[in-house]
Amino acid sequence: MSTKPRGMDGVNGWRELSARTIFLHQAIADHLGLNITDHKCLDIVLTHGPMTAGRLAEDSALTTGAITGVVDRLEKKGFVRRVADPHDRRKTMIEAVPESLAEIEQIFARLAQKTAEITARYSEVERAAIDDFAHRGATMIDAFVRELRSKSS
Amino acid sequence: MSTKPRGMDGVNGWRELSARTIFLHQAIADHLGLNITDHKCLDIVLTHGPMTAGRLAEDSALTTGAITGVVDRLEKKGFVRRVADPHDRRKTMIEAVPESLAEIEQIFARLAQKTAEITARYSEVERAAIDDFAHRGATMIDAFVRELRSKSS
DNA sequence: GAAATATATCTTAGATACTAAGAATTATAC
DNA sequence: GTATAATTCTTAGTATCTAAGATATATTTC
Repeated sequence: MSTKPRGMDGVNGWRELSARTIFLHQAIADHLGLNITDHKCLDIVLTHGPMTAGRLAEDSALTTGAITGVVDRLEKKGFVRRVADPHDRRKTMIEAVPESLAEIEQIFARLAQKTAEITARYSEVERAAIDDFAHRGATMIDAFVRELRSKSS
Repeated sequence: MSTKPRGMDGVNGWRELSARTIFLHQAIADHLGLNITDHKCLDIVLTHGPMTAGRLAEDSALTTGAITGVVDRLEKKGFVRRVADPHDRRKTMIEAVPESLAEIEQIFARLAQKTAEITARYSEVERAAIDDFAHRGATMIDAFVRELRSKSS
């Protein structure tokens, strides 16, 4: 007997949603003309705000050498820029270029709108539960990822 | 002024959760000794059940040439096997090797358990809303991804 | 049923992006 | 001021992707 399709076991819809999320990020990256790594790094910079190249390397789990390439490409396309840190000239701060973000913002705005259309179906209490679940889920995954990494061979 | 951190705009927790999901998949892949592409493809095979190499190429948005490499590596590591389709000998069915999946199943079981711990906090009605949101969200993302791809340059 | 066309996967060549190690620059400690 | 540390970049080697075409099998047409 071959493996049964999963997806409906355990906690039902979440696994399905999480699989689609992967494809969504891929599709957004394609649409912006970025590879998946560069898009992930841009997303980290957008979420975190200006940060050093080294911090970006840590957060993305890439080497600093790889980050040099990532930032080169993102800078060439105008999404981020390098800014020298005046207090420590070894450091390079990476920051998003606001003028370049219109297309990304538009994508996320449309996503937010479509999500809002879905949540409009629910009561106040239900919406709060969904939001709470997302927060707790994010925290749980954070811990889980750290656990996985610590046990890594 | 630089770009504000996002994450709390629109529909609050979901964007946060979705960002962590990306890291989770990366961490699981690392833990299994797979690259992210191979892990994604394995996940597709597990979710979908046995499928042809060509179908896997479509679903993963890779070329058939890339899939040859993916399946070679997954097969070498014992996660999947190629089985000739008796009805059409051009086709190669890719199927998971059940005996190899203990570690993956364990990871997902632990994730499911931790998710269950979270959902235990909620009422029946709230749980239903969370589940419903996940399903509708998955469907919405599906449509969104197709829309993005169709508008691609 | 033979030839032409279509389909499915694999192979190859070239491009891209990663890691690991170390170089170059700047900061900190003694 | 010299030694050590920290930060980013560079380089060499490797892995994996795409695009194009080769190979094998199936289907259609005559």
